[in-house]
Amino acid sequence: MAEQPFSQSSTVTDHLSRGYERLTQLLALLSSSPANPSTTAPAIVLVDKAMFCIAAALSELQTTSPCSIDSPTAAEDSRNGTDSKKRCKKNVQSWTIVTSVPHFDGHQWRKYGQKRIHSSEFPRSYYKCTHSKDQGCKATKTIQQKEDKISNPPKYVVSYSMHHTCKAIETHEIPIVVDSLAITNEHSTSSSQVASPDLSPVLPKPVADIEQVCPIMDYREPHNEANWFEGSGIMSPFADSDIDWERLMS
DNA sequence: GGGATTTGACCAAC
DNA sequence: GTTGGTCAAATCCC
Repeated sequence: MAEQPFSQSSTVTDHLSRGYERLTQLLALLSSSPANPSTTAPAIVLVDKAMFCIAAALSELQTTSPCSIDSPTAAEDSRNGTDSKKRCKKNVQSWTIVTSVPHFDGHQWRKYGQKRIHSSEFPRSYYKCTHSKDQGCKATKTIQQKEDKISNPPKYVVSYSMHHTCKAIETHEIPIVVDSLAITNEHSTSSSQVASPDLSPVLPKPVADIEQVCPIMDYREPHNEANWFEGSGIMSPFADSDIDWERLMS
């Protein structure tokens, strides 16, 4: 894909979106790296902060033209008594990215709905932060596969609303790797209750939060070693996907 | 049994 | 009236 100059806001958004996606992938690499945690953890924090900044920028750009980007989830404003089912989110932080790894963004999500969208071949899945109940985190996201059949791996439009306010639960349990297989692996139906072909949830277990800005998942020491790169020294949650890592790195 | 997902119904925005 | 977002009961899986 040829890089283009920033000629218009949509292009800026596109670049930011791709930057965000690549940061998620970098986060995956950092998180899965067996390198010294004392250096990896601060790097993860920095990446997460960078993602936060890009998300804020995307939010700023995209809120200038509300509903222009396939308006996603409704904000959860029920606490203050306002409408909780606004189709077009006004005054709500939201941003949209296009990615091939829609599930891996370092947070835990719980699926709460799925709908077929008019004039769209693929259903849209709705996710809330896992901590929406226990910590009142208002972050939500929707995932919908793009109708771009030539894309390999398939691309997904991921729309986020609200930043996370939750903190990862402190635990000493060994975290697990994100199962990104479902994203690109032929719409596997082997996992539990996969009705939607491609949007099966991916829920890493929480680990100790590294910083307060945003909780960060730690994916070191996966429970499924078969998914990890062998010989490269890098454990990747995308190992079974069709992601062209060399191209991504270019 | 508990937690996560599915799915139809309900409701608000358009 | 149509469409999209959320809820909640039913269901499934570990």
